[in-house]
Amino acid sequence: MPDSKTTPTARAAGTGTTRATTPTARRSEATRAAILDAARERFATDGYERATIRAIAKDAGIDPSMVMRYYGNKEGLFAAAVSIDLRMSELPAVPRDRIGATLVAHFLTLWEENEQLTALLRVGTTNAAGAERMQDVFRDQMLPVARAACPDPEQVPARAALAATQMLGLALTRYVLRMPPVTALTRDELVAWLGPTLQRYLTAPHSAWPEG
Amino acid sequence: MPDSKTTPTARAAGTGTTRATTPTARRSEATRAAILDAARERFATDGYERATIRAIAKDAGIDPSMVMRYYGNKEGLFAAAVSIDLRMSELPAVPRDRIGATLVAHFLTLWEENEQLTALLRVGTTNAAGAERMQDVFRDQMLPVARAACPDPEQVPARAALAATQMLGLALTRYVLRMPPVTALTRDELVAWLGPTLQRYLTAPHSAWPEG
DNA sequence: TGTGTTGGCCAACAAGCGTTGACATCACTG
DNA sequence: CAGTGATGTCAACGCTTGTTGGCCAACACA
Repeated sequence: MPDSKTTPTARAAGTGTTRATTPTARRSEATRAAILDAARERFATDGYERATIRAIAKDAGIDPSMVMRYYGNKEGLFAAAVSIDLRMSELPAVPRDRIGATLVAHFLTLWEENEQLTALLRVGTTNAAGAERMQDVFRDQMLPVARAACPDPEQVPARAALAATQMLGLALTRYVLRMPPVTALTRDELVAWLGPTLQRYLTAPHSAWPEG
Repeated sequence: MPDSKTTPTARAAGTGTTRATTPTARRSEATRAAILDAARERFATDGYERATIRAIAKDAGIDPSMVMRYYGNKEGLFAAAVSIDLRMSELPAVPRDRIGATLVAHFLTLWEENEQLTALLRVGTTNAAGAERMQDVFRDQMLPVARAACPDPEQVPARAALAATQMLGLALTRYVLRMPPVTALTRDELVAWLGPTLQRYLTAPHSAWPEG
């Protein structure tokens, strides 16, 4: 968004992919993006209630009313700011007995470079819509991975759920609560410890399973 | 607090341990307890920001100003309402190779019969004081257990931290987010699956350990 | 140059929040 | 019976919130 004030229309006019209702190119895309950036950061650090529209607007350097004009209301802003993509397709093809460690490493990278995940986790604990969104992500992006790794299709939801308890627990203690003994663990240590756990949850047989 | 209305003064006068500034016994204990009960429930279901003093007072059937008189302010109310006791001393004496399953079972019982744990977890994700309190509980009540189970004292914090990621992840997905595939798991299934995980985190050697 | 559209700011609204102090009421003591 | 202190209600304060509508400047196009 900086330096774009020199030729705002030209830049927007160059990207003619999305034809808007008006023939004139949009100058507001920079502002919209600035709002989303600020919203993501505020939601990630403060949660839904304490992330005020006024604070987000101040971070973005514009008036609070602009947020309303572009995103309708606070819920619309959150919906627009947080769209989770676990990028499961980018997982390297590994033998089935290494899927656990691969997943842990993948999620660690994901959480560290995308604050939207922290935002959704923080909001999900106090906001009903946020909790539902987390379940959507789980259903649409986590279940398929478990389906590919787990032998028995009937066990897929339970095994994916077990994996979710471990991964979300890591995210909670490390990136939300920031518990010192958890943040002190290195990436390699976490992969080495949690990898076998996910591996077992997803692929190992288990004697206590209801249908044997 | 129930049935105490018959002889309120006599009951309070009997417990002369804390000498109040006034010689008259306290009739207000029932109200104080009602406030704490309502506060615990609201904090557990709504989190810190959305649990308003007005709503808590209405649940308790009294005026909001009473909350202020008895607990000073909202932070004081939360501090008084949420005092976590993991009751680790009630853990049955089991051989060291069964500490994992025992801990999982213990925590499941704890979370299901005490909503203060849910309250603290919800508040901890959006409130700095709540997050600090969680770390206090971890340090004062979780570390000793790990110290008793883990061979090398130097590894205790890291191993306790690993156990915390799994247990808090279970609490988050099951009691806060209430993800259907996690709530669908039975108590026995969870003990059977998560028990070995905690067992390994607390007691098993590991090749990837820094000082091997 | 004139005109309509877009981007942006300003001021204000109603509602809800935590919090406060004045006033009533009751129980008990002297 | 008068008095005192605890218990509780009522009304309001100051503040912040999400949200709205009006106004102005800049631009695109004729």
